[in-house]
Amino acid sequence: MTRVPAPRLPTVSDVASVAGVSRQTVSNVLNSPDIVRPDTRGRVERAIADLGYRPHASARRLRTRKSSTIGIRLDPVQNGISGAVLDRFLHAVTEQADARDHRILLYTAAGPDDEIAQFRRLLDGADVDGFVLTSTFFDDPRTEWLIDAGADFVTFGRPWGLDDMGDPQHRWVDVDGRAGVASATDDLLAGGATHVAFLGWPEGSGAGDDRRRGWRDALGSRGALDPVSIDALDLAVEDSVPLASAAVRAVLDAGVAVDAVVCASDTLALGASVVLGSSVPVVGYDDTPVASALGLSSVEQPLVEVAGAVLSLLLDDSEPRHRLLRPRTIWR
Amino acid sequence: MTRVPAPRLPTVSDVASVAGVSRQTVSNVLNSPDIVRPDTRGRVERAIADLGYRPHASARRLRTRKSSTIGIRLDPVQNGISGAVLDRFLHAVTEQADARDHRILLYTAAGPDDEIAQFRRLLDGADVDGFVLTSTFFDDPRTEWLIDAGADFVTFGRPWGLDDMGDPQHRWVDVDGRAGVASATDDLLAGGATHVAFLGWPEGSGAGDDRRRGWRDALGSRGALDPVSIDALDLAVEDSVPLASAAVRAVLDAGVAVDAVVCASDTLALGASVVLGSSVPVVGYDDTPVASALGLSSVEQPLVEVAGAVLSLLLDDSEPRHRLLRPRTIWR
DNA sequence: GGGTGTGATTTGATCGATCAAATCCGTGGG
DNA sequence: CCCACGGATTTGATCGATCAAATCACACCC
Repeated sequence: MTRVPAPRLPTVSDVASVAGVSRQTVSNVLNSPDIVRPDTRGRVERAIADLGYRPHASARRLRTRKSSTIGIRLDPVQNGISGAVLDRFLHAVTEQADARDHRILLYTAAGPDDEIAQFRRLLDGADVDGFVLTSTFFDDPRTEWLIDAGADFVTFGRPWGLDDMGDPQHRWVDVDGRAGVASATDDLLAGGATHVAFLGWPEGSGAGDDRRRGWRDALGSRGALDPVSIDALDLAVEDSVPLASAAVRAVLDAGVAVDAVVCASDTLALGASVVLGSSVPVVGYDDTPVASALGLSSVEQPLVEVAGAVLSLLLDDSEPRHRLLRPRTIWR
Repeated sequence: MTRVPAPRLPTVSDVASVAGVSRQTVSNVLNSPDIVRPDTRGRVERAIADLGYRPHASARRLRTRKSSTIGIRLDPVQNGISGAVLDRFLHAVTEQADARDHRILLYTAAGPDDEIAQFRRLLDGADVDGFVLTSTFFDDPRTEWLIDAGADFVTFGRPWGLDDMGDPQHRWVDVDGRAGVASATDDLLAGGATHVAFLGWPEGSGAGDDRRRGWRDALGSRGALDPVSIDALDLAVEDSVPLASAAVRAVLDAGVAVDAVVCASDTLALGASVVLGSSVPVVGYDDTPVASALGLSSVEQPLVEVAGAVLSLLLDDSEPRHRLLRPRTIWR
């Protein structure tokens, strides 16, 4: 096998001369086919196919000032087990971006400031023309910077700061964790459980508080427990298996009856199930491979739909500017 | 806050006129600083800083015919738990690529043929100038295609086909699973265990067979078992928690003594540990978050080093063209 | 002084595409 | 018969950078 000296790839001009038209007509066939007369279009398309022509991405980007590329930050793997969620989301986004003729560019960042520096780099270099942000948090400086810079972006995750929720500048997609946890709790109550505990994170995280609220909603409307008993079933620890185990063990040791446990994450669910065994139902959150491997039920985020919604908001700038999707519980 | 009409970003010419030099000198300061006289360079650098100039990536790529971008396929999440490994690898690659002024572009593919179509798309469009391949397998058609196309690539994973191993056209980095498993087994033997079982995958996967070989090496050289007893301790199932549990249970039921189990993956290790509890040491492979969460020991691949080696082979085209790194066991 | 060489800098052309404006051409109206 | 009109197509300029070749500046030597 000999290495050939890379014959120059065909360009619009090559296609044009083969088809007997001008460069611009070829360009039109590619970008606005409807303004080209059908028979001309046919000839050009045949020439494109014959030559195996492909537009040169960089040349197009230089001229149009668009990169057809979306930046996404690749988070460092967390201590927990739920890292896989971002992974699945990323996969779904990449696949759907592909279908829309867009590319996904990765970057990493040590913190918000570092990430903003990356925004600048990628935007100034015309590497990307928009961002998908994940893991939003209270008063996120990143979104503010992007809005000021006039950059396109969509977040997966609501802005948890107070008044940003309705801001049309800030497009977002999120999953209704509250409704998801409420529905899972409802199902458990309907199945005969009365003492359904919640194992979540300490107050202060938007998503975590939201999920806890869902559990309280369900217990409040369907349950038959007084406020004091409810508070006794409300557990909060950092996202770690041993801490979760310890918290559950402590409650049992205190003599509190527990029929079932709903958790804010699969990590916590794993910790709970280690203590409780298979006699007490445990419901996790995120439906990670671990949950399915161990046969734990879990609330699944519709990541493929989320990805679709994110791209649609980013690229089609459709209305409405926000989308809240419902998760569903996978019972095992 | 008012949206300003995006003032044109500064270009080399802007910098040039501010610094009182020509375009090309600015370009030289950026690309070959050593050929510019120090005082001139100083003036240009100051002008660059003052204007906040950043080279326009697409323009540069168009001219140089290099994209400074590397393509990596994002695998669909597998059934197992080990998906996180690729995730960590990806993170390490992205970070180090950044340090080398390169970007990582993602793509997905349904199978090898589809992936080859993606190669063509990305190369023809000058979107990427090289690939990092993961999950290589026997007689992988992808590497062959890339070599024929004269494209740059490095695989994370040896080519398991016979004669490709030494092919200088095919650069690869891999982790010596055989040595890793052998060393873990050795340590267990040194700790007093004699009946160390291996729980791996059915024969036919390059990496899996390699790991099994490591276990046999160790038992053969340090162990004191006859071939028949060794075979009885050699288990093979697909990568699934329940299958792993079943296999271990079957061996125990058959009355075979087991002091410890070394596994080809954390998924299998999890399955084994569910059956064996904490009395029998179980060693997994990949040191996933699950292993650390559950306190299982595991063989850890040095992914950061792998990423560094991959990029060094791809970008520096250094010698040698292959790199085999040793994993280490994390004991818990 | 003129010639020569070397290092630093400038000039003109080019990468491959699209934009904006000009041209072409067939139709229909006055 | 001429002209205006609108759709289809072509032409010239441009995006922002780098390459290749030309020019400049200056020292050195015979």
